[in-house]
Amino acid sequence: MELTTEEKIIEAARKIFTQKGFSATRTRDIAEEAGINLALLNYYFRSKQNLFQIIIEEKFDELFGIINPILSNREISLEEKIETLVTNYTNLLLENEDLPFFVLSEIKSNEFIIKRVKQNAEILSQPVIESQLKERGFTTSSFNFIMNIMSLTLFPFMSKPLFVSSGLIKEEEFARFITERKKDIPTWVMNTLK
Amino acid sequence: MELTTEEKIIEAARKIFTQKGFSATRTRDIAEEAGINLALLNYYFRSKQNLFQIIIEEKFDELFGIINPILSNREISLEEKIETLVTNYTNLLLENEDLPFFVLSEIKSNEFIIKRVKQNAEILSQPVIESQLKERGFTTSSFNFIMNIMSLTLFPFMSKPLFVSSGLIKEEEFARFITERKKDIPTWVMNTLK
DNA sequence: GTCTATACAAAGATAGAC
DNA sequence: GTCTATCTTTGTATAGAC
Repeated sequence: MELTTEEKIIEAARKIFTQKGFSATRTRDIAEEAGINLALLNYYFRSKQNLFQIIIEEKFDELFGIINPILSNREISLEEKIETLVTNYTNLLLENEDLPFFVLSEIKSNEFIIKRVKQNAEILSQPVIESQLKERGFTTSSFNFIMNIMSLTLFPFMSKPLFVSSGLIKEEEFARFITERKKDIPTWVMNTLK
Repeated sequence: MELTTEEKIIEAARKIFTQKGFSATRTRDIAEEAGINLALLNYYFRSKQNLFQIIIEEKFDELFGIINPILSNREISLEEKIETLVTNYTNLLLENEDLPFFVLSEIKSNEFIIKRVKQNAEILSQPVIESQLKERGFTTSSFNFIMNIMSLTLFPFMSKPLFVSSGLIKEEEFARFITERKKDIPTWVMNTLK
């Protein structure tokens, strides 16, 4: 399977940007990783910023695109929602460990992404969750509900470098550790409801 | 109260580095923020990297210095440990919202910090916690225990920019939201034990 | 100790040949 | 479309006057 030059550049950009973030990434490194001349990068994308926007949009969708279709579906029970979200996220992040850190860090500084979050407002107020919680007699807010799922599921990936370098867990054990948590988190989240 | 030039530079560096991280920070901005000439920065600290090390060490200690004294103290019960950690962290982070993001992001790339984590190994294996869990008949690992406390306490601060720009929560409500969680998290964490 | 001026280096962007 | 060479800008470091 042959990649076009354009695809090779995007591929390389995806890899380096997600590892290092926008500022720490050098276009020269992307060119080298892609095996092309630096000038070509500019020929295809005009600027570092343009290339970056393609990647950050893509990654943003990867990370948050799975939330709303699940949460807003009235056919899915609370339990199933947690279960599905945790499973989907865990599987996704095991293949893309840098994803949450990358997206969350760029949201702080990327004007375009902030605008996009606002416009879509997909994650915005969750009336379905809110009513499902109410029906079950829970007074917990939907925001707390979402926050707890994401905290327990995403944070271990964001703190992995810390815990690996501290020796608390070994690189080889990490996937197994996460897989165990995947089974437990749904119960834990249900227990936060009151 | 008059600050010396050196203190003014550190003060400015602390502010800008923690907001933007190492790569995105320009020494010219630090100089401007400090109200001093760019050359003085180099006079006092020789390089951007040297200045940064001072800040990252300081912030690393701020974020992780409070863990071990609490966890390794056998006189403190599990319940008190969770309670104290959550309270201390919440209070600290309400005053330093960028702290966890800053420290965790630099751990990924900062050779010096990685070495320091290894050497101290303060967060490393927690025999005290391990035995306290065992005594109570819990089979949960100390790593899971620590991970859950930190997830539920730190993640909301790391994801704040996302949720604020999405409109799910307003800037003014955030502190209140966090303060509410502070009361709930200890119970939630106890419920993760089995 | 502090500043001005400037050198030096790195990184992004472009012109022009092929 | 692709490359080489080069320009421009910006960030880092230093020399030397006061």
